[in-house]
Amino acid sequence: MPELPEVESIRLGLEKVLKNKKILKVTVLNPKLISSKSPKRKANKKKTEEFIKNIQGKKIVAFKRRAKNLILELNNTNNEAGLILIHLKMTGQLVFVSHKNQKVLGGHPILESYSRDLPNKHTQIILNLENGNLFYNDVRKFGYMLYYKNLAEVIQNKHFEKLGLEPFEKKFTEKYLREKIKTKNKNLKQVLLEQTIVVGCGNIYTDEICFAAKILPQRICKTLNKLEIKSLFNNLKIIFKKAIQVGGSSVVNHKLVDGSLGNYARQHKVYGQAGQKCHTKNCPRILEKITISGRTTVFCTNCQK
DNA sequence: GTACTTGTTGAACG
DNA sequence: TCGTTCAACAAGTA
Repeated sequence: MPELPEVESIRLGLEKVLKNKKILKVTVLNPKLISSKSPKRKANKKKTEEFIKNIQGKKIVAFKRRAKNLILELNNTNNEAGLILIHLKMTGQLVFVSHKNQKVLGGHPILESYSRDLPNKHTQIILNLENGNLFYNDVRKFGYMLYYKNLAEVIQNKHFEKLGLEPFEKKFTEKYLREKIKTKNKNLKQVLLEQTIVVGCGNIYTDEICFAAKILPQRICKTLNKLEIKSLFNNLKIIFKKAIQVGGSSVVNHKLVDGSLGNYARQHKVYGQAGQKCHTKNCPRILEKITISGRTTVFCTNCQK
């Protein structure tokens, strides 16, 4: 499940091979993914034609990220700009295969579809570039690849507009987090998942960050004291930073793959470990599981308060 | 066969 | 008009 570190790793891995490359041809195998963000979206022939017309022939001039969204900035010789907004949701995967048959991939770690010939049954969209082909694969087809004229058009989307700060931007400070959090009458997990204060936390990293910060995810935000918020702030940054470093190896050159991919190597301390003994040294407690905001939540009642 | 999983959207509420 | 809650989307895995 790509959360911020995975998405950033994809960006880092693909930026080099995609930048300043022209999109020669676009193949939309699943028109739903380019039609809209809505879960109930329908395939639309006209939209597909427009999508192709709008990006074919343009050059990728920048590859950026905002929260868990990837943004390919485009331009052409007539100076007509545009951008492609990509969200991988739970199971999206981007794979670039160069003309020399070198692979760079990132996103959902499915070994099978990674190693299988491309395109395969999970391939939804293909961009043929000057130096190779970019495949968008998505098992559950929740993701999207949308064309926009400019960033202002993207921001018109209410949810996008309400996105909080990036964890690594300068404006994201301990004081900012404290000011925002101390008024919230909701539990910490819910608030982190909302993306409205700080972006990037999904179900997995939220539990990991709460564990590292020694705070129970069900705690009501306004009951957190200064020291706890400091711990939350520090650990959020530490965990994302570490994960990006490790996640960097999830974007691999195919020639280096020895069967064990880096993105599996993520060291989860609580996620998916309910019922097991807490990983903290000398802690005898068994990790507990509850549901918060409809999502599985795992924690240690001894290590987290 | 059935339950469970995921991030975001938008409908439905108060 | 606003905030909040929750089903929906799809398909693989246990």
